[in-house]
Amino acid sequence: MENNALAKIFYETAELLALKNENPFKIRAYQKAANNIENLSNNLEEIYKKGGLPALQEIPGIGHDLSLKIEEFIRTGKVRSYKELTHEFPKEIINLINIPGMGPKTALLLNKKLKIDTPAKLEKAARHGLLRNIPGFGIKKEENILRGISLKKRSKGRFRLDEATEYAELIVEKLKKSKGVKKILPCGSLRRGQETIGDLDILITSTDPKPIMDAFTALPFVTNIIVKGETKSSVILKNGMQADLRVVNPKSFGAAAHYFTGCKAHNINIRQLAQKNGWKVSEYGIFKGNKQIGGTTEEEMFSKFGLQFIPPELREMRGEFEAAAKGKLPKLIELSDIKGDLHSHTNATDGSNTILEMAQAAKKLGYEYILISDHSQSTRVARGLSIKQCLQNIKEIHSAGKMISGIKILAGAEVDILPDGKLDYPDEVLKQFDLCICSIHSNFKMPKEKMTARIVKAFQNKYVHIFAHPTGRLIGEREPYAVDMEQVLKAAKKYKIALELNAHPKRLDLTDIYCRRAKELGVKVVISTDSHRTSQLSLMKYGVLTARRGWLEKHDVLNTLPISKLLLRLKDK
DNA sequence: GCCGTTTTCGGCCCGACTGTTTTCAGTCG
Repeated sequence: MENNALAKIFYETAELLALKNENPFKIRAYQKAANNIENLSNNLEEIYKKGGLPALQEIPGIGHDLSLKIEEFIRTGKVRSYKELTHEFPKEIINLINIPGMGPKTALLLNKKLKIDTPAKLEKAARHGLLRNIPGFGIKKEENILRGISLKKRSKGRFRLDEATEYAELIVEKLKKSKGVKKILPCGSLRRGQETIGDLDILITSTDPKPIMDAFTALPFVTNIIVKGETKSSVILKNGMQADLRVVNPKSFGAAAHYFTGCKAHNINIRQLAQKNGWKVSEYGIFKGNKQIGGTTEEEMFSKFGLQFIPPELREMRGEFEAAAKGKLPKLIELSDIKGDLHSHTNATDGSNTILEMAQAAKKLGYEYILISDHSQSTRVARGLSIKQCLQNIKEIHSAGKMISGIKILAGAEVDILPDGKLDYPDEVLKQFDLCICSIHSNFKMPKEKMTARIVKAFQNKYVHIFAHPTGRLIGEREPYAVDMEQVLKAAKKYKIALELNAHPKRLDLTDIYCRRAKELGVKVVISTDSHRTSQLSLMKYGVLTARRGWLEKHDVLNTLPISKLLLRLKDK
């Protein structure tokens, strides 16, 4: 049973309860529970098997009632109360709520008055001017709804971290020159390093917001202005992404940065802590009565509550408050800790650069080593190397090594795990590599048990050291293959295989949640870029962000080690 | 529906913006 399947049921329950005009706090309880379930690093079914209902109730936001629903879902695959709710409403009505500008109240009203229950019917009614006659509606609201529908149609949903980062940098570059801008900081899920970004949140401090708002909404790559107020504006960029700008007074910088970074549940928690102290927290600061007692710096947003500073990547309500209160937050890995890249391709297969060029680029980044790991023979699309070519390639890696100083070029390969779990080269070849990566490039559609067994079998080969992009997903393009990651992680521990966190922003595989589980189980991680050209070596930063989200520290990641220790660790079988 | 070193009942984050409201509801983050 997947945690996310149940999280989705709880999220939808919340939406349906909102349509019923239920107690808003009950609705929030469902949302909170769904959010916490999504963020769990282990499987609900395993938790239940081990500890039953009491174990489920130890999960924050899960009490008596919800634990019973989880139990029901584990046993039957269904939640009856949810099923019953869905029968009370037309099937597509949730799609109405998800149109920007529409909410449960509006959806329900339109359903009652005009029998609208699908986005298509809503669009038709709005085009025919039928909405403006309803009490509380007018021409503008009608136009807004039409705009929301077209926005929804054009929106590609979420954006990759690298694309969002590039736009954020562009906006910062353009706006930092505007008159009166003191500080400018991209916040939101981008700052938390989430793998995909819904919209950009940019924070600026200034005492004169108006001209900054004007400059923002007039940026050349802005296609629509959604709202434009005194201190807050929202626009659509030409790639379809929404960007929000907030301008606050410099004395509120810390509180605003904290607030706009989120996540939402994390913010609510800080505000509740404030209440307990008789204070109030908003994006403008920490207040005792009308007096601001903190929030000029972001550090104060934690120190005032007796907490360690919580880095943005940890602000996901995954136990960061408990750890910060005890002074037990991890000292997160940093980009500067990385001493080498352990996954790279050259023009021997599907890369663009030579061995030497890749090594020179890695040296420029200050690395001590780089592993050249071209594809093995079965990966024909990538022009994988035959045994003969592979042996030749090892020689060429060694001779390239003699032509450069200050960096060690390691000879390796990214060897396919064949459908039966055997490796794509015989042991006599494998043993000649300094380090060997294995990974899946074919037969993605195997049943879960077979795929898991395939991977675990490969781990038993003593010449294999690293398992690359462990779930095979491509963000927004390809789902992960069916695989029991808990078993894979445990096998990695048993056979001393390091799991790769592939830093390419379209992979980020391991995910943050699996990184954390790996750490809990004592499985070592390597962060590599899988570069196919020299410029991609700089994608390492996205891998490090994901590792930080997974609470990883320097000692959890093997390519923070100097070369001698690295080889000792990986070859210790 | 959850939660508790003030509480097992009575709370539950806080503010901006918009439209149509004559004092505020709905939506969003």
